[in-house]
Amino acid sequence: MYRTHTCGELRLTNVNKNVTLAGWVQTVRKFGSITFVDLRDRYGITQLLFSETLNAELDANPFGREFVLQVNGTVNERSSKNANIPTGDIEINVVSFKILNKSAVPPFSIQDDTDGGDELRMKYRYLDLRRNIVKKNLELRYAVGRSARNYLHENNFLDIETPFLIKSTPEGARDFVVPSRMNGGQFYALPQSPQTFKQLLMVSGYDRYYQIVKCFRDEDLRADRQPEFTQIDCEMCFVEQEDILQTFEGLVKRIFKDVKNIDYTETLQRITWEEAMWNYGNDKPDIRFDIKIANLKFPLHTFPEKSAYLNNSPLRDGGFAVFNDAETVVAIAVPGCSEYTRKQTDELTEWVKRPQIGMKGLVFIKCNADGTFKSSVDKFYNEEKLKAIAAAANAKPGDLILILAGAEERTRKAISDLRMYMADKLGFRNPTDFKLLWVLDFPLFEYDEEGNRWVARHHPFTSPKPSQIAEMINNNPVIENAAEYLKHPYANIKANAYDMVLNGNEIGGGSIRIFQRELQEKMFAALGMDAAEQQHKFGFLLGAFEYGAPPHGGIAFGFDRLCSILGGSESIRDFIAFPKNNSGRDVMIDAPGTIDAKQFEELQIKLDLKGKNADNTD
RNA sequence: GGAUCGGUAGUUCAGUUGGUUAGAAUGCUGCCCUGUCACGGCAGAGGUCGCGGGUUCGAGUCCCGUCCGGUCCGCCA
Repeated sequence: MYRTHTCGELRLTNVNKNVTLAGWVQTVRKFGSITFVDLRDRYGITQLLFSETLNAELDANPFGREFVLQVNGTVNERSSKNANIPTGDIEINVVSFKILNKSAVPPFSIQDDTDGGDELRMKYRYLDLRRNIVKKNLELRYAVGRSARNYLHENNFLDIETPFLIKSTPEGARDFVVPSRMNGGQFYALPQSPQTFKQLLMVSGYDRYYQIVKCFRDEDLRADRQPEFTQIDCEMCFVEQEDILQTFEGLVKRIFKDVKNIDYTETLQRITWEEAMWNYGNDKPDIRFDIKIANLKFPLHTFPEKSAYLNNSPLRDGGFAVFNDAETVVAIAVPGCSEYTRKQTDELTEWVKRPQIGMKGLVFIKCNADGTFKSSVDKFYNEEKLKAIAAAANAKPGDLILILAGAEERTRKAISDLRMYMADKLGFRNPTDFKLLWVLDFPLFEYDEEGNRWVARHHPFTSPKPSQIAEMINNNPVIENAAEYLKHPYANIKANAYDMVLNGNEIGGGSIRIFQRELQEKMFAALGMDAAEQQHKFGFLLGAFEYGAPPHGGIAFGFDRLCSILGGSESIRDFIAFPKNNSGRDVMIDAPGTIDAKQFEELQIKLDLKGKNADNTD
C-alpha cells in the first residue's frame, strides 16, 4: 500500500497514529541536524520532520523539489503551529522514507504565485497543473459540469452523444477538416456544434436532449476563445421561447447555488436586442453598473421607434460642426469624474483614438458640484444647452459626460467600449458580483456587404417570430439596392432567438428552430442557396422535416467561459487542462505538426504549400 | 488580414544620451545552523542580450527584416 492517508487530512485527532504518506516534495528546509519537508498531493500539504537519526540516510538518498516521496512515521503535535494550512497543527515524525521517483529541478516554482510566465507554464503544463490555483479552477469546472448534469437529469434530459466526424457546411465559422483515407479526396468536418444532430433527435422524439460536448471552430483566437471548446448543448420539443427561458434560467441558478452557494433568486431581467443596442451599444451588456447611453443623435432607420428622442435632442440648432455632420452622437455620464484633470481627459481622448476604437476625438462636459458646467465645446453650447445634454445623459453634479460622434455602427461600438473601460477604471466590474440578463428578439438576418446578401445572424435553423413568417415567405430576399438594404423587409424580421448574458459576456444562446420544410427552404434560399445546394448540404434535415418534425428549440452554453467567469478570470485557458495558445498551438506537445510521406500517400493527398509555409514538410 | 506590446542568467525583471568586465531578486551548488514553514548566514557557478542583416571607431541599446509569445480589431452562423 502506497499510502494510508492523503497529505490534506491529518489533524490533531490523529496524533500518535502511524501513517504512510506519498506525494511530491514542495520544499526542503534543512535546519542543522533536523530537516523539515513539505509533502504535497492533490489534497494538501503535510509537514514532515526528519530528525537527526535519519541524517545518514538523508545524505545517502538526497532529494529536492518535486521528488516523489513515500514516508512512514507518527503523527505528532507541532511545537510551533502553522495557522495557514489545515494540517498546520501536526507533522509526521518520519521513521522511514523511500524515494519513489526523482525529479529534475522544475523550470518554475510550483506555487500559487509562481515565477513562471505563461509560455513556460504552457510548455510544462503538467507541472503547472500541480499548482493549487490551477487545480482549484479544474475543480470548479468539474463542479459546474456536475451541477448542470444533475439539474438536466432531474428535468428528464437525456445525454446522447453525437458524432465528431461529420460534413462541412460552409455557413458560419470555418470548419476544421479531416481527410478520409477510405474515401480518397473526401473530407470530414469537425462539428462547430451538434446543431443538426440535436434537431434530428427531436424529430426522433427524444424530447429533452443535452450533451456537454466539444465543438470546433477554425477561427482566430482570443483570451476567451479556443479552437476546441466545450458547450452545454441542449434541445427540447414542444416548447416555446418562454419554456426555454424558464428551464435554463433554472439551470444557471442551480449552478450558482451548487458551485458558488449564491441564491440567485431574482428573475432574470429581459431586454430586447434593440433596447440593448440603444442603451448600451452592445448586444451583451454588463448591467452590474447603471450607466446608459444618451442617444443625442442617430439615424432614424436603425431605431425607427425612437423619433421622439431625435426631435427633442439638445443638439438641435447647435453650432458644432462635428456634431452636426455626424450620423450618430452618443454620450455617457461617468459618476464622480467631474474633477478629471487635463491629463486624464487627454488620456481618454488618446484611448478612443486608438485604431481599435477609431474615434477622431472625445468631447467632455464636466458637471461641477455647484451645478455649473465646463466643457470642451463651451463656445458652441451655452449653459442651457449643456444642462439639457446633462439631463439627456441622466448626469448628476460630479459626473463627467463623455460624448462620441461619428458613423452609427462604429460610434455605438466605441461608446460601448468606453463605457466598459470607464467601469473597469472605476471598479464597477467586481468579478465576485454576478448579474444575469436575457437579450431577446435578435434580428434574424444580417446584411453582408461583401456578398451583398443576407446571412443568418444566429444560424440558418433559427425561426422568425411567428407573426413574421408570412412576411418572410412572401417576400423576395434579393437586395436590389445595396445602399438601402435596411429598407428591405428582411432587415426588420426578428428571430425567435435569445442570449443569456453574464457580466457582459455571452454565456449562452439559442433559438426556437424552424421545423417546417417550406420555411426552412425559404431560409436557405434567403441565404443564397439554390434547391440543388440545399439538397446537397441539408437534404437529410429537409427530409427529416417531412416525417413529423415537432416544434422544438434549444440553447447552448459556453462551458469554458461560464467556468472562467464564475472563477473570476478573464482568460478561459486556466479552466482548460490542456489549452492552446493564440496561434492554435499546443506548445507542450508541439501540435499541430507535420505528418510523414506514408500518411499522405494513404490519404492520396499531395502538399502544395505556398509562401512562408512552403518548407514546412518533413 | 491588420494594430500594438514584449523577447537580456534556470526563472521574473532592470539596463540612462550608443562607450570599460551586462546587473538585481529568486532558483541552483557547496559549507554552517535543533522548530522552520517566503527559515536564516557565508561562498560559488550560471549570459550566442530570440535570429539574420545594416548604421557606427564601438550596438543589449539605433535602423531593416524575420521568428516566437501576449493583448486587441477584422473574423468567431
